[in-house]
Amino acid sequence: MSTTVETSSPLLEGLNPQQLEAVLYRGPALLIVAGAGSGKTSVLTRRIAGLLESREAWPSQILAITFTNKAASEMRDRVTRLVGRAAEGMWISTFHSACVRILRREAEQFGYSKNFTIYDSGDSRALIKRILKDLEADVLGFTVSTASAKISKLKNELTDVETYARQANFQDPNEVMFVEIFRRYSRALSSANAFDFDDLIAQTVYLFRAFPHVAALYQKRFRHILVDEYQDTNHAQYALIRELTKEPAELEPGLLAATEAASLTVVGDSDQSIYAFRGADIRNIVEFERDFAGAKVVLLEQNYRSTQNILTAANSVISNNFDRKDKKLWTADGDGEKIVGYTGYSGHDEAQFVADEIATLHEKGMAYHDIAVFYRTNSQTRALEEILIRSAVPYKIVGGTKFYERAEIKDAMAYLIAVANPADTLAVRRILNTPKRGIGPATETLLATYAEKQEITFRDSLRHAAELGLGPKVTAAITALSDLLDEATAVAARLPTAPGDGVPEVLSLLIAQSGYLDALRASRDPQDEARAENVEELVAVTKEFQRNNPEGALVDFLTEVSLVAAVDDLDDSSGTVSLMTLHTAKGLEFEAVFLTGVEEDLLPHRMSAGEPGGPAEERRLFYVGITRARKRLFLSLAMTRAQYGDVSVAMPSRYLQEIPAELIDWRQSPGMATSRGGTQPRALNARRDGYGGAYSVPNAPPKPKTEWANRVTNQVRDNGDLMLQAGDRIRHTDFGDGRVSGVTGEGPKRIAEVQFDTAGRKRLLIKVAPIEKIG
DNA sequence: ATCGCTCGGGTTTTT
DNA sequence: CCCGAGCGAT
Repeated sequence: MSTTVETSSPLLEGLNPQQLEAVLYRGPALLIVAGAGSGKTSVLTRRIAGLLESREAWPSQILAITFTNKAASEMRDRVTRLVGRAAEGMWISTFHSACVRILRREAEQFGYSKNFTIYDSGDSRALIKRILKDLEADVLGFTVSTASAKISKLKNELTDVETYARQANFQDPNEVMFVEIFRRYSRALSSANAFDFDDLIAQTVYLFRAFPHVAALYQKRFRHILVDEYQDTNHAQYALIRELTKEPAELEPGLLAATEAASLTVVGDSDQSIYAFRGADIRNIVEFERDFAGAKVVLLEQNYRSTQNILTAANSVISNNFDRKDKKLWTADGDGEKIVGYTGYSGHDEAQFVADEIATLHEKGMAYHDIAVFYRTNSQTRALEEILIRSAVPYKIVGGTKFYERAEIKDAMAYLIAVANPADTLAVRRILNTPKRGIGPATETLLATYAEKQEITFRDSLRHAAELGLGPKVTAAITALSDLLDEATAVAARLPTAPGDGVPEVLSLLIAQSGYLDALRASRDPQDEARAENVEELVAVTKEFQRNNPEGALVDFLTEVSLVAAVDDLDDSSGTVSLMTLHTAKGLEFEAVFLTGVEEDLLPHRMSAGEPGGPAEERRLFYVGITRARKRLFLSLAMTRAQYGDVSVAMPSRYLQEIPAELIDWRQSPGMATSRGGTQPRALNARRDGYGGAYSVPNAPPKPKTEWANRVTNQVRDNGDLMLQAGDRIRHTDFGDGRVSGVTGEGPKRIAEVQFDTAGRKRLLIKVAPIEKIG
């Protein structure tokens, strides 16, 4: 064994002994327990590159599964950098994308057609909503969210309706109703030639189990399967991996010797398991060694990302979870700076702290894209956004209300789906009266009933509008829509080869001829202008798609859109701060991280308190957040938090006490902020002088809104084109008086740098800052 | 059929 | 606070 030869390979350069072992080990099963920041992507990509370089595997024999499309393309890029074009032909994708690829190929085997639609959770909910209404299930206490959660959970456990019905307790009216809901939902999906997210995995497993010769195809093809983020796999995903790593059945006796099972490499860290709510089963990783006999386990503990202070904080937090294998991250790179803590009086005050610190970091040379702000719930973005806008900090929300969830985009997509998959009744119904064509619910029901009686699809019932005895206007409207869909179908049928007939052309035809775009443009609702722009943006997206996939057909575009994850549109080269939930942050890293809202009922979230394992999972979420930071970590919270219109008192998170006190430099600690008359926060200095505040007035009537007299308010104004120049004195609602030291930027983006008398130096977006010029 | 109003309910994380 | 459902007016 010549280790010298091996270690001299550029593929193995700079690896520590454990990493080296993880790259070089060969065998049926390998578990890499990779702590946060331990270089697992590097190990994974070099392992793949090694297999290719040594000719142990062809690219087409490798299947690598990642959690997001972004991670997939990153991995592909990195492998390409190591081995060049040999990287082409590998399957590197998410579970969902890989399954869609398989299902489209094999759909005809089991009663679907390859142009099936993928329903996102919004679509599923809409369908379930309709079913609940038809069944009047609300009287039994069913809601869309309870029903869809239960169905999703069952699918993730590979339990289909019939299996479930077999063991259901039919004495219980609730159970009877649920079976009916589940049954109707499943039927609606299959008659619409559609799969929901959970189906994509589950149906692939069913397919493999029902058709061994299909399974054998993939079992033989994939010789090396690698799965990232294994701690977040659910049962269905686990089952899929099991199917793929079985020995292929011998189907043609005597022709070929049986191929042995594919080799499996999984990478994960049970301390970063944060998707139990979605069915992720931590046992998949914990019991890996038992599941795959003879599995090798490699532990990566050395961290190459964060400072020791950050790692020590992370270690001590996570050590409070019992039932875990002890694992301690360490770095050889030194302690680094202390963690900075801040307690605001309100969410806005906290946001102001974030904005100020970002401005300071940026001044010292840190790029905006190296900074991220995390939060537990999406609703926390409101205050952050308001303050960041006012402070002229460029930011981008990663995820949140996504582009593809907007109503106008769903409308436009429904037009495309109606063309690609006419069986998809939900899509056809959605566009039936969008834009308004005078086709109301009565007409819709008539069409649906007709379709049922004639045993044709809803789409085809539109062709028979004339036979329904409707008014001439309505009949003409239905026929026009039907003809338009036919025309678009004809264009789409010429895809992908015909030049000038691409997805953009199909979409443009639909939104123009249907009058959808014109209706938005003609509307007097000012928001419709933005909606029209969004639809045009979608056309731009299709153009981009066609440029990248000249052969791409309509279904390919629809698939791509269905499977984008929140994090996928994170642009590393953008000059903006990234805002995202803690869940979205998994797998990412930043120079500086702001972890906001570290409060009881938020982190841990109050909804998790009841769930078994809830608080432990929330702790892992906190741990994930901490370990995203390379150099600087900021933890912040607020004493009061606005929710649903009113304000409630917030308490510091229990997790804060789990960090050794000496690691945190509290700019304002929870203790300081609660002791009245204690150290005053910067944002509060401005107008405190000679003014005791609400507390010092005996028997004062309760004035909750003014309890913190100088709290940062959430008011935003429009100053129009207020002219300011260096030297001007201004007054700010929150920060008091100050002097303008400079103005930069153009038009609505003009920014004033202001030296406040008491609140320090700040950058303000002139257009929206609550300021006025004073003598 | 459509518009605009009021009322009430729900509030975690997401491929 | 934000939404969708339901209802009455046009």
